Amino acid sequence: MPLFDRDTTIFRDEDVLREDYQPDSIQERDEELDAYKTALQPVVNGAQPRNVFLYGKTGVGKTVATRFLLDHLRRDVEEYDDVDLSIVWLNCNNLTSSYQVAANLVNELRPANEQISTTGYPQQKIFDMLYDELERLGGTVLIVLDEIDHIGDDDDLLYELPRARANGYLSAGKPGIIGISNDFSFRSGLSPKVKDALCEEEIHFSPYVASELESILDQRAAKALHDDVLADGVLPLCAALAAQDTGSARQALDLLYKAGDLARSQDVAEVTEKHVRDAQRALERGRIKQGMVELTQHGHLSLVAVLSLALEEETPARVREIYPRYRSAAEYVGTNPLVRRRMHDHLSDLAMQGILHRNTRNEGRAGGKYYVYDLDVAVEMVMDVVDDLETVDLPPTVVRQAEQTDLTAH
DNA sequence: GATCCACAGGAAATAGTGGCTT
DNA sequence: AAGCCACTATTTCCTGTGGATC
Repeated sequence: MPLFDRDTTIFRDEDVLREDYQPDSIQERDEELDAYKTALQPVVNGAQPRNVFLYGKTGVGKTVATRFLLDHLRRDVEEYDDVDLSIVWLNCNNLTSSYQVAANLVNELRPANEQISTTGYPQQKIFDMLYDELERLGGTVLIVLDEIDHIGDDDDLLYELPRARANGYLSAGKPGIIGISNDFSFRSGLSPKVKDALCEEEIHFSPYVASELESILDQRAAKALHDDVLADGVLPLCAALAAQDTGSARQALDLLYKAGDLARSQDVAEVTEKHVRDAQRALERGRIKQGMVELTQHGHLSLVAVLSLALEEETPARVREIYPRYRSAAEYVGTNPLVRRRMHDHLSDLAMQGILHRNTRNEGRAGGKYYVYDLDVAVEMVMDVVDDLETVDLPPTVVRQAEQTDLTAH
């Protein structure tokens, strides 16, 4: 009997539920697509493209719609000899300044052997390079800046680029910006001069409601899964859970995928509502675990400090109590401990990520105001993650304590 | 209602890294 | 080699805050 065996009971084609799958039609976004299409019309006419801004939370179809329309645009434009279209796609995730975005754009446009470093040049120099590249490319250049809100309020590039032609930096190149933002408040953070230039067309994508999610799931499930493997109510449940939480199609699809995956691993032929609920828990845990693994070393040490208090049932604990634990954890691994102020920032980060739970206490004149922290996830899970980390070792006292609690627990 | 505790969290200064320019 | 430039992480300093107590 083979160790691996092709399993075909649940999934017909699981790729259809994955993030990078591009559906052949977009559901439940007719109005947005219409507006978007209109905004892109000048490109077909060979005119200077308009700048477009898309707003909406993650997983509401901004990126999919953009990919979809640009694909068609690219194909349709081939019919006209006088339109020369290039598309540059840049995800601004973890780019925090105009400078970095510009530098990365240059790299996108340049061949692999002429890449530039993303620090070191004066800002204007980077912009000049960018203009050179755009000019060299010529024709219409659509620049898609995905997750543009990550650059915060540093909007120099967004100010410069739309004006490049007017200012005489470009003659052959006709750039157009398509900005995609997860955060509507990004708009209000922009300086007024940028707002005028950039936000010629704004398209809002609202979160999906349950019924919309359900029809999206329906369509995908038909392709991804075999017939009759879904119990009644599975799709509506996926839709409802996702609608309540984020209204994101991504989340709904992940839920369905994970639920199917669970059913498959249990060797059952039907996906039930229980699978969906289990999937929801599993995804949430996975998300938090991932967050924990990706912390910096001092983040890990701060977590260990709280962990050690939790094991002794000394939580919730205030910073005053956590900090000494943190110091000894740091000394144990041979790292210089940070000052209290800074460690507190790490604690705040942990709380933000849902790893720690934070409460305000106020004892008035007698004790003043302060925070108390507690683990917001199971101790075992933290142990599990921390055990595997290379940057951190658990001090022996913590290990001992863990063993003891384990014994009493069993 | 004024006081005052203990600290949260903003802001500015500093350290440190990597890379360009002359 | 010395002087820039941009960026990140940290330290240092300090003001503002909420509510029990006076």
